[in-house]
Amino acid sequence: MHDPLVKHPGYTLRRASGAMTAELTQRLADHGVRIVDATVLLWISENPQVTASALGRALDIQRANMVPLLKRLEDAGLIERAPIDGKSQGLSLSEEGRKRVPAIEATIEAFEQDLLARIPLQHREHFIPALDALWR
Amino acid sequence: MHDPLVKHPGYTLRRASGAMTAELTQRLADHGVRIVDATVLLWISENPQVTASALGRALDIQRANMVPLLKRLEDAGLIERAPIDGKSQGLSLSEEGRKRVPAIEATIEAFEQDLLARIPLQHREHFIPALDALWR
DNA sequence: TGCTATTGTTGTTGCGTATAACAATCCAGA
DNA sequence: TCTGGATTGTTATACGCAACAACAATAGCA
Repeated sequence: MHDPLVKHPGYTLRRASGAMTAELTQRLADHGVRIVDATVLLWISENPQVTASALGRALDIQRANMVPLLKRLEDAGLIERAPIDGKSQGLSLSEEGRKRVPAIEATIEAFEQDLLARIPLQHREHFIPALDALWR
Repeated sequence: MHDPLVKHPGYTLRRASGAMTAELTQRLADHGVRIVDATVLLWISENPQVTASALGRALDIQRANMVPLLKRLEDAGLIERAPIDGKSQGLSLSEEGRKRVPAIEATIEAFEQDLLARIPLQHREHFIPALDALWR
C-alpha cells in the first residue's frame, strides 16, 4: 500500500509528536498526573507566586482552561493559591507538591533522554533548533 | 519568567507540532475539511478500493473511529463505498472527490514547503530523519 | 463443517482546546 | 481624583480526536 505522505515534514511531525506524547502520558500515569499537569507543576516550581493568567500565556493555555486544571492540582493537594491583590492569586507548590515534584521531574528528564537517544547521532543536535524555528 | 522546559526535546516537539497543526487546520478550513479528512482523502486517492480497516491500521486510527470520519466524507459526497465481499467495502473517491482533492493536495504541499522553509538551512535535511526515528 | 479472526458498527468516555460571557478589580490618562 | 479600558478569575458550552467494550455478520482456514 502506497503512503502518500511519506517524506512530508508536517505529517511526520504530527505522527512523531503523537507517539512521544502517548509514551510520556504512560510514564507519568504512574505518578497520577497528566503531561499538562506535570508541565504546570514544573513551571510553578521554577516560578513561585506566578499567576494563573501568566502561566496560561507562557504555556498557550486559555485562561478559561486553567480553571479545571488548577482545581485538579489543588484538589490533589499539590499546589496552593495565595491572593496577591484583589484579583490575582499567586501559585506555589504545597508541602506535598514539593515532595512529589522531584520524582515527576526525574521521569520527564529520563523520558527526554530516551527520546533523544532514539535519534541517530548525526541528526541529534539539529533536532531542537529545527523544531524551535517552527514555534518560538 | 524562567521556562523550565527550554531545551527539552519532548516539550519542543509537542509545541512545534501544535503550532503546525493549528496552521494546517486553518489552511484546510477553506476547503471545508479537517486534517484527518484530507489525510484520508489522499490515501484513498493513492489506494483506490482500500478498506476502512486497512486505512485505520495505516493511519493508526481505531476501526471504531473511522466510522464517523468516513460517514462525514460520504455525506460530503467526496467518497464512495463499494462492497468487496460480504463484510468488506472498498473506498474510492467520488466524481466530486476527484474534482476537489487536487486543490486539497496543493494546499498541503504548499504548507509542507512553507514549514520546511522556516527551518534554518543547516538543520533542514535532518528534520524528517530525526522525526522518523521516533515513530516508524 | 466448525472454529477463529476480521470487518463494520454502536455507544460511551476521557482529554484537550476554543469561544462567549460576566463580575470584580486594576491601572493609567484626563 | 475620577473614570474608562484592560486584566483576572470564573462559568458554561461546544468541538475534535482518541480509547474501550461489545456485537452481529462474514471470511477463511483446519
